[in-house]
Amino acid sequence: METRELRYFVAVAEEQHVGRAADRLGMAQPPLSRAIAQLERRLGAELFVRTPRGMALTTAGETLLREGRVALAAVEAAERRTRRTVESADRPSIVLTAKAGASSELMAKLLDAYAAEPDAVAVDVLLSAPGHQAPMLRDGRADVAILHQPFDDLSGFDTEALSVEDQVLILPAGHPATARHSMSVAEARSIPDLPLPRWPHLDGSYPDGPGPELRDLTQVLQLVRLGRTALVLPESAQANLRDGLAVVHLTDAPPVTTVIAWPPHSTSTGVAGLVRTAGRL
Amino acid sequence: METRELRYFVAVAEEQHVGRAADRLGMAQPPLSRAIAQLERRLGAELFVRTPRGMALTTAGETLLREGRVALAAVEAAERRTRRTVESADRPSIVLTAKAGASSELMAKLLDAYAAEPDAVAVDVLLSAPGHQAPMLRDGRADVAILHQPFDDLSGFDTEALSVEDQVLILPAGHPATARHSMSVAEARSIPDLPLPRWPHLDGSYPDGPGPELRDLTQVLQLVRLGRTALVLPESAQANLRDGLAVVHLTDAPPVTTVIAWPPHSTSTGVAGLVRTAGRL
DNA sequence: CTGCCGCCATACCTGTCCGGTATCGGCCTC
DNA sequence: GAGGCCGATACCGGACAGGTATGGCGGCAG
Repeated sequence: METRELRYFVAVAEEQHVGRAADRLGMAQPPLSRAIAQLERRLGAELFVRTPRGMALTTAGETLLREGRVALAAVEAAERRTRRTVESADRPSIVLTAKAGASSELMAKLLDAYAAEPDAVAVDVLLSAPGHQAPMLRDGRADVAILHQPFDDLSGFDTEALSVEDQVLILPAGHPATARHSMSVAEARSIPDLPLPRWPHLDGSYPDGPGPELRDLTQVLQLVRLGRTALVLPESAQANLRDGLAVVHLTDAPPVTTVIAWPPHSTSTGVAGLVRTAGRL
Repeated sequence: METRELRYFVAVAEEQHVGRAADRLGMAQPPLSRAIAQLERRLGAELFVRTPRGMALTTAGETLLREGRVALAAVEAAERRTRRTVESADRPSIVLTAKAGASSELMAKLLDAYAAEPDAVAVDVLLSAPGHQAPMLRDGRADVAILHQPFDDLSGFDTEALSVEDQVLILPAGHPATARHSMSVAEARSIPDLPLPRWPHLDGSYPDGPGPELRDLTQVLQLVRLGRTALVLPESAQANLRDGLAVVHLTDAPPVTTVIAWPPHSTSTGVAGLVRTAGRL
């Protein structure tokens, strides 16, 4: 199986529509149809059922989508890491990716401590939306990542835990619910006039629901102050809060573990040094 | 990058010789030369230095070999698992791989216990040479594996430990060293008339050294009885020993952890059931 | 020092197959 | 029942993979 075929398949599987997938791939529809049919013949597997509305994945197709995505990421990682080996041959550097906005305190401490190491190399920090860090590590855009259990998928990485913290509910100051010292997540969800915001999926789309679409944390905090929404955050985020907000402890929210993660078999001394430094914090 | 290019590159990197690699790939030498040159151009990286003896990997080449192997295994896994999804659609089954010869007691217990489960599926057992289990899990030839720390590379798998045991030295009965109750690995290595056997690499070749080449465990045990070699084994292997052998405890050999491992994101209920059963043993 | 050998690169040709346009056939909708 | 949407088929041209023949270059033996 060639990566080209795999890319075609993933596009069709994601769009559930040959025409749109062809569009996305920058090619015409017929060759894509043919490529999919040929892939099915070669694999001896029906990957899609053709419906009047488009293409729906079969069980075999779901398997190929799941496994194919990690395979494609691995190929991309091989390519990118090879390129970077050349680019950074003279000036070694590593790419660290982390969630934009959060854990800035931890990051600052880590970067400072690492920069003081004798064999430190340059660290390029790549901040991005929540949930994008693990994919970046998987496809080679990053060399190390700060990830968060249980939100990120850590499978396939070597990791080292850095901290564990509980989550709290952020409310508008003066809201009746602030009278409570603690509550359950179910209770927090069902406060009638404060729907929790919706986080974007990896593709940028949002789930259905009443809450506001969360794009920028400070803007959402402003919405909280205005009494339009509430927010569940790790405790450490409290440090950055300004006036107009109240905090209620959550009894049954899962604790958040912050970890540093890197691809196995990494030979980078920079990555090793950064991990060692992180472990000493 | 296409998987074809990657396969070509890996062949050349392993053979360090374009002609032999072309041979292995069943093609002529010139197109392979050209494909490698083209790959280097597209990656913007010198992958090999051309020597009068053949091709030697550069640093970038080593990166691509390491990462490319796991990428190729992932692509193969995607293909194989998709095929198996179809084949075993009517009669679900899973492939369990384990080291031939060892842990037979554990395996028997596990398979018996699992077969007694209400939702058990058929288990095809795939016995193979030591060290081959992890690759089989990586490229989709197996769905679950019994692996051994620290010998197998567990990276990228989900695992659950089943047992931990120390290693012991197996000697010919009556050998002077049997007077000792325990010794270090270094001492065991330096018993003058008993060189330890050599284990094969993954490709079937053997490291240099004085000891006999280990192919079949029972044959090597015969060699031990004849006073020609000694052997380091996990304790549990003692159960299968016959007469003519003596056991000395090793003080500093690393303990061997037997684990059950499976690929992350596995959706197989059979794998889940087997893992659950193993955890209860 | 020279000729030969081993190894990779280049030149050139051929066939395959990828991708494009045009069009068909089925199904749902209005 | 007509039109629209969607995937499949037919057919064509060009790019490129792979084959054979040969060149270039360094090492080594005589």
